[in-house]
Amino acid sequence: MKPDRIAAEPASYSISELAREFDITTRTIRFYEDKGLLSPARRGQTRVYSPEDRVRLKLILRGKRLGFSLDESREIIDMYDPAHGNVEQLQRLLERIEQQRAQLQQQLRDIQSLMGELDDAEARARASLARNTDS
Amino acid sequence: MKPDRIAAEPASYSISELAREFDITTRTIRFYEDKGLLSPARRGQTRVYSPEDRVRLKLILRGKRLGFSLDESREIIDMYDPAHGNVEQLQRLLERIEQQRAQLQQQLRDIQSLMGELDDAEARARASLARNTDS
DNA sequence: GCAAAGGTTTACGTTAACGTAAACGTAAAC
DNA sequence: GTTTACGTTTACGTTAACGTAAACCTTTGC
Repeated sequence: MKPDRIAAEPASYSISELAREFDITTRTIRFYEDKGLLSPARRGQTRVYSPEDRVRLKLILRGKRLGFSLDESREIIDMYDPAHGNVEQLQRLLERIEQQRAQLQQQLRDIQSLMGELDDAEARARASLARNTDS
Repeated sequence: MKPDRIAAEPASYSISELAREFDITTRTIRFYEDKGLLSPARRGQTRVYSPEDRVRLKLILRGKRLGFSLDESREIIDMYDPAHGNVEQLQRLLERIEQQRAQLQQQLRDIQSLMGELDDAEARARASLARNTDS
């Protein structure tokens, strides 16, 4: 028994559907394809995106939010993909993973301190507001 | 009694000292000045950077690591600076702070998930390595 | 006195990541 | 049958964040 009606997932997406969902332009999606980050199927001339394509796009945009370049995002996404062949490749992959982890930890620290400063700034702003508002 | 010899901080820095410390070029530092992010003193024609200037530079680079544009970084840095005058300004400041906080929280989530995926990727790589190495 | 080390301004070049627009195909809607 | 909506390719334009290079001071060591 296949479970049904559990938030059915579309089998494919058009380019404008994806553009709408992620609030980007179709130009952007085609640009990502041009850069080798996506390779949707074609129905005639028209691009047809699979759920996997959609996930890749999602990962690209997550990378963007973290300030990664498209090249970096592609590297990271390919890390999680199949087809890592020989031993040297795997060694290099492990190194890249370590680098990525270090960078993310740095970002984490940066976020922590920035959050703290935002707290301070908000407190000062509210204090200043109180002073200017009462009386 | 002023405590002395507790990691004495220089009273000023040259442009190349800062460039070396943060591993950027002098061109970059001048560029930031051009964009209004720094305004060092001058000794004759030569730029002289105070410890405060150095901190600002540090904040700019932290912003870069988080994928912020220079304009965004300037905004954030100015948030933590003095001179917020009237009530409307303060209101807008509080809004910006809230936006920033939301963005940082999104980045936090992104980092969490990416970290998890890195763990997976590493595990798979190590498993694959083990398979290819033994026998 | 002069070469080397650091500083300056001015200005053109470059790369990433798209925006914008033209010119065209196709399929559904009226 | 033609507007409307959506898709395509091709190509030139734009912005941010610097790189690179020329042409020029000024101080310091020899």
